[in-house]
Amino acid sequence: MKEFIKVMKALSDPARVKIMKMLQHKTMCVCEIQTALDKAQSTTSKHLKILEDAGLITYKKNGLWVNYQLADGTQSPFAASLISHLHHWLEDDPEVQTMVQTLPAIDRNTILNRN
Amino acid sequence: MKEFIKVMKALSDPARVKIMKMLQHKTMCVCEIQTALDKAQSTTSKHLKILEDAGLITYKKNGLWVNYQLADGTQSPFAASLISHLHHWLEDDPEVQTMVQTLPAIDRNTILNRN
DNA sequence: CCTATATATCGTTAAAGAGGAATATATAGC
DNA sequence: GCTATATATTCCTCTTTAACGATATATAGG
Repeated sequence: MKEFIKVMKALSDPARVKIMKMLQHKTMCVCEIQTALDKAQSTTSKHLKILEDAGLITYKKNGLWVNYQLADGTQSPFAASLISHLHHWLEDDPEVQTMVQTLPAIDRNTILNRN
Repeated sequence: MKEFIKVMKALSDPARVKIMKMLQHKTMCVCEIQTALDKAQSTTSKHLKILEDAGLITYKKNGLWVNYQLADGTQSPFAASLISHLHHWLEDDPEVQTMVQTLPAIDRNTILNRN
């Protein structure tokens, strides 16, 4: 039950759902995700931790950068199922579409002097 | 997005998930659900409203009794999918199993003098 | 119409959650 | 080792949520 609740809670916030939808398009570092969300760095980092604890995303460190990506779902059957559904869910959502359109322009190398 | 978040939030509380799992076994009135949950009547009623607003359950009035049952999912594709998955999800969960075992003994006619 | 009863709503309180600024941690390059 | 930088954590504030008791609503039966 606890594991199920954790996954549901993780997907109960619009910012976190947007993170799931953007990672569906590409692997992203924290600063890129932060830019796409338009939230503070600490807020972004906390959302990522909640998604990771739920088994919905994973990360790979590469020097100073931490690259986040969708999890494969092996950590939780609930996470696996929802990751899969999210691929087609909300594709027509205006908020998601607007955010997705900004993705091509978001690149860690062009995000400078923000912190 | 709002509709999706509403469904996820509705399923982010253990009491509400238990309600979904008990309604999978039988249609129940509020006093029966309250007994199975072991929560106050007002608390139970509010949980039911949240699930109903999310399109996860519906009710039919019959005199003083209000009988709740799982929704068919026509109100929301997200609700439909989750209702379907919940039929097999959490079947092995200890909390759910304990609760389900109490269901046969719970009957509106034997629940007396509680209010 | 009056009473009893099943459920819904209201008012309040305590805990959880989201947000940002500030600080800490970790790693790369010198 | 020192500095710079990407990310994580801490601290605090504000909003949301779950819980209950009390009250309101609605309906059945006399």
